[in-house]
Amino acid sequence: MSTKQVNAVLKNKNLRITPARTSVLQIFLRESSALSHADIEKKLGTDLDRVTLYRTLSSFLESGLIHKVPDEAGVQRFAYCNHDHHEHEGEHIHTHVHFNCNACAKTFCLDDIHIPPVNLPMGFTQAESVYLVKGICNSCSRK
Amino acid sequence: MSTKQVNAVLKNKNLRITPARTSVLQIFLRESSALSHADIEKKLGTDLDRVTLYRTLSSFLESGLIHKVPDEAGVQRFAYCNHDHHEHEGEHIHTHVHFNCNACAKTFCLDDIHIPPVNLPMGFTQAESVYLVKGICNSCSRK
DNA sequence: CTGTGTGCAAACACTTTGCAGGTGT
DNA sequence: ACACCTGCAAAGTGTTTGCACACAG
Repeated sequence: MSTKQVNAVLKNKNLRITPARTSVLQIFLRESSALSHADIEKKLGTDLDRVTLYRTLSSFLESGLIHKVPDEAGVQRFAYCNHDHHEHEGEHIHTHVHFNCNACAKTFCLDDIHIPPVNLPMGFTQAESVYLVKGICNSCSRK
Repeated sequence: MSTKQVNAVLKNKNLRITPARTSVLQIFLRESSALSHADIEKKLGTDLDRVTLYRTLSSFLESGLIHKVPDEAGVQRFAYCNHDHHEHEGEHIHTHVHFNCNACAKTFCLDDIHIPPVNLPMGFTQAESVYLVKGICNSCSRK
């Protein structure tokens, strides 16, 4: 995707266009799997300050450009938001299943697969839910 | 549960009986919700060294006495293992849904609610899965 | 011009490691 | 007696904050 198109996405979310944001967003758009802070740092090289990356990710999160991806270990991962979620009182509700590969350790959004509902016990009310599948991804199972 | 009964549980898992382990396990048995490292520290008072608690939790995890509970934020939480899981090549497979309350922030194991299966895309193989529901728990919805 | 983003330094929080001494079996 | 657990100190890792300057709108 061209820089112009990337910047249009930023503008659309009322985010100021800066070199840092342009390059970070470009990485998200290029990548199909969810990225950790460290992943992004690696892809950026040393151009960008650690701290700036933290702040860039925060602003992307706030504006709904990216979303947190669940991870069994404590690692924070993020992925670009395809529009398969709806807004609810300003909160993002993500309804798709995530997949974490035990072989390549990548995490993917299975955008087309919706989380099947469950019946909760009496008195429990559901607001949102996270469904993470671990296993072997299509790319790794071919090897 | 009496100290004797707690120690019997430890012995059953081939863990040495020490004051640290007895008191940590007792906390897990008393508590219905999943506990973070910090939660346990609070309940213990200052009796126990931070590091010892880390190591105690590791040994409990290894022996299958407790299991990791998923959490959207990066906080590690643990809960005592009720026997609703089966072993698979030495790995614990947990099949129940977890619930995280947005009001009291506690996380519970819904031991009776099994994770509904999903159909994965071609080439993806499922090993295990995590299903976390966020919302309001029965105790908080009564208030 | 004004408000926001960036880089640097430092603070902070969480977790792991090494080692000497104490404890369970 | 021996292996393993514990506490302390210190190092390692990940994240946040404060401040001066630079830049986008």
